[in-house]
Amino acid sequence: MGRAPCCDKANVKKGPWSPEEDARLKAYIEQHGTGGNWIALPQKIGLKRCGKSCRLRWLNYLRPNLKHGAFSEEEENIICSLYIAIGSRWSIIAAQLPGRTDNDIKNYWNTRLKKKLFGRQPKERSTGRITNGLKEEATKRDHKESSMVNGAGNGTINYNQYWPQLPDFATPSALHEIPNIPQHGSQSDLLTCVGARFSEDHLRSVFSTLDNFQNPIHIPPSPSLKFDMLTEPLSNGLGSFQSVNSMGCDTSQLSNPHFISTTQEAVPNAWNELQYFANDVGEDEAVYSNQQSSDVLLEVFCGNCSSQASSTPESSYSWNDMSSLVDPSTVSKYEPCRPEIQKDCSEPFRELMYFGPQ
DNA sequence: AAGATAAACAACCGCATATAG
DNA sequence: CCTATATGCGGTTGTTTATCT
Repeated sequence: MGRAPCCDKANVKKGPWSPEEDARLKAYIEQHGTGGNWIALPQKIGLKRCGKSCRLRWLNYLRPNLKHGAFSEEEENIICSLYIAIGSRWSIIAAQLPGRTDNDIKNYWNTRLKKKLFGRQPKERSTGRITNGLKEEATKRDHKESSMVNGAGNGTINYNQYWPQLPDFATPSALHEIPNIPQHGSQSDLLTCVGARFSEDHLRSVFSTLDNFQNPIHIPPSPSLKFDMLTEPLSNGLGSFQSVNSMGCDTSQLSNPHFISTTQEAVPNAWNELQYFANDVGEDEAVYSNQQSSDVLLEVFCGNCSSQASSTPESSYSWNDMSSLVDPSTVSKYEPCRPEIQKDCSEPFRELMYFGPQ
């Protein structure tokens, strides 16, 4: 016997909401609230809608103070940063963007940000490994998209425009020189350790937001994502980065309610992302025009081993750099990272880096 | 101008979790 | 503690709009 349906499907209207339905729902909730029972609400106001549908309509469209329209660059940065850190946990990400809904952010990510972030070209329109005749067309297309997004195009392709710029001196010591960013056990370390690398401006914008979180950033581990989902080489290669504190506190305080566990989510997420692209475009054509995306993947997957492949080796953390930030008892389960495994896990991604813009 | 295709957005569905009885 | 039910979440699908050929 299956689960009882939440409503009588036969007598429930589906599809787009009419202005009348919107008005009725809005007026009722503004006057009476939801009454704590969405299932009963549509009957109370005479709407032939499922309670879940009413709830969704209210949350995503009707409730006050919702922002509609284009996302700002700062919002994009926050979404990217948090997605890298915690994966597709849209409700958590949305909680940090006032006026935005999880559905909004999810759609925005899936339709735009993901493509921008990974610099991916659709297979049938461009292979990404741009050659000769295709190059001009791709240039035109990218120029156009760039213009649409930024409002002005300068005729050149900036493949990294959607990814926060690398700092000129992306070393741990340089990061620590950035004013107003918490130092030891800091958020910059957090984001760096999960593979994010950011410009100083970007770090400031993200951290100012993080520091002003409306809610304490308590992100419980996702039960569906565990290290054992990964292949052994990956899990071993990543074991160094386990858990860090998000608020710049002493990470030994593991009972701190602000504790954040990121890497478990970040790694499978990025891994799935890569698999998705590889499957979609064909492995031999899996091309990242954005080298920093490859860097991020390398760093996410392989931690310090990426330094062997990165063009900016000093930007990667070694385990020693990070050791003060993690829970020793957890980390001990994954150390040491075997050198041969580091090499194995880095190879496929290192290759990807060679196919950037020609 | 019309059809084809892609992009963007809205809504639905099913599962997981929370909670009341 | 157990069960039933409501709620929340994330993935997916459907529809509309924009762009291209």
